[in-house]
Amino acid sequence: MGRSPCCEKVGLKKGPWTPEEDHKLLAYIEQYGPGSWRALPAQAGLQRCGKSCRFRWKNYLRPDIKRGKFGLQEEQTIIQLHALLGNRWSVIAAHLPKRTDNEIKNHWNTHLKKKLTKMGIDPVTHKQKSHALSPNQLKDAANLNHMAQWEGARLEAEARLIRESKLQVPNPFQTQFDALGSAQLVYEATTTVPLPPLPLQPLCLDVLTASHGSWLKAPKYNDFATCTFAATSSSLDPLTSALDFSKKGEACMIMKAGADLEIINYFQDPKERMEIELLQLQGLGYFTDHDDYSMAIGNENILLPNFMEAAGLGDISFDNSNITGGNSGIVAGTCCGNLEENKNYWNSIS
DNA sequence: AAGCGGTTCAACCGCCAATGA
DNA sequence: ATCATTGGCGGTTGAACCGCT
Repeated sequence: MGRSPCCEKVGLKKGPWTPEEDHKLLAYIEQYGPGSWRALPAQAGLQRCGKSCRFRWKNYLRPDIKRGKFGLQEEQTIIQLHALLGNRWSVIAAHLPKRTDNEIKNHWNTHLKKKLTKMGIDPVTHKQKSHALSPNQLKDAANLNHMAQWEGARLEAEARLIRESKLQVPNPFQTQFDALGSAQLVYEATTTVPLPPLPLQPLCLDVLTASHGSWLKAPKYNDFATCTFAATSSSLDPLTSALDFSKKGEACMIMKAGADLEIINYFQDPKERMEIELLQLQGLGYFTDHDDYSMAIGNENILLPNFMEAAGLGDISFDNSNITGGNSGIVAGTCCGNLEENKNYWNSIS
C-alpha cells in the first residue's frame, strides 16, 4: 500500500543536518551548482535523500536567504497575499525577497493565523467573524471576493503563459478606442505580433494592492507604475495595508470605466494577454505605460489621458506633490472623498 | 529543580505536474 | 501517446525549546 519512496532510503540519514553535512553540500553546490538532486548526494558524499539535500539547500543554505524575524511590512504582505491566494506559499514567497515558502508557511501557522483570529478575523476566509458587519464591511467583503475571482483567473492565465512561453504567440488583439466616450474597448483578432519573452522574475500579484489602494503619491497620467498604494478601508485590519512597487515601465493597470471607478487589477507584467481576453469579455478599459505592449496590442490611443477622461476621471487633479488621487480600492467608489481620512488612517498604522 | 504543556520550526512525506525518452 | 523520472509544492510531524507552576 502507499507509494514507493522517492528514492532508495536504506542506509540514508534523516533528521537534522550536521554542520559537516552542510559543508559537504555547500562545497559541492559551490563547485558544480545544484544539478540533479537525485545524483547529488552520492557525488557529494552525503548519506541523504536527494529531496532532503534540495530542501536543505533551498531553505537554509542558499546564500540569498534572509533569516530572523518577519517585519511588519512582510507580515502585511503575507496576509494580503494569503487573502487572495490561500495557502500558495511558493507564490507568496515569490513576493517576499529572501524568504522561503517553508518559512512563510511556518510563520503563518504559528503567528499570523493566531493574530488574525485574535482580531476576530477568520484566517481562512479573511472575513470578520459573523457578528456585526457594517454595510461598508459587507461591501468590502463582496468586493474582495470579486478581486479573488479575478486573481484566480489571472493565475490560470499565468500558468498558461508559462506553458506557452517558449513559443512565439500571435497576439490576437487589436484595440480600438470608443470615441463616443463609453470607455469601452473593442478588441479584434486581426493582428499577429510576437510577444516579448516572459520576464525571469516572478510575476507580481499586485491586484491586492490595487484592491486596497488609494493614491499616496499621485501619478502622472503616463506614470502609473510609479504609484504607491496604501490601505483605505477602515474595516480592514491594519496589517492588510500596503505594498510598494516602483518599477516604472513594467506595469499596467486595468480599470473599470463608468460612473464609478474600480481598479480591478494591476500587473507588473503587462504581457499577460489572457487577462486582456477577460477584459474583452467584461467590456473593461485598459491602459499601460509599457511601450512594447502598447504597440503589440496595436493602438496607443488607449493610453491616458483620453481613457481617463472618457472614464469620467478628467477632473481628478494628479499633481505630484501630495495625495490628490481618488478613493479607489475594493470599494468601487467615487473619484474623490475621504482622502484626509485615508491619509490619517495610514499614518496611524505605519 | 523538575515536570508538564504549549510553541516553534526544521525536516519529512505524499502528491502532482512537467519533462524527456 | 505513453510511461518513468524528477522537481516542486503544501500538509504534517516531532524534537527542541520555552515558560509556567
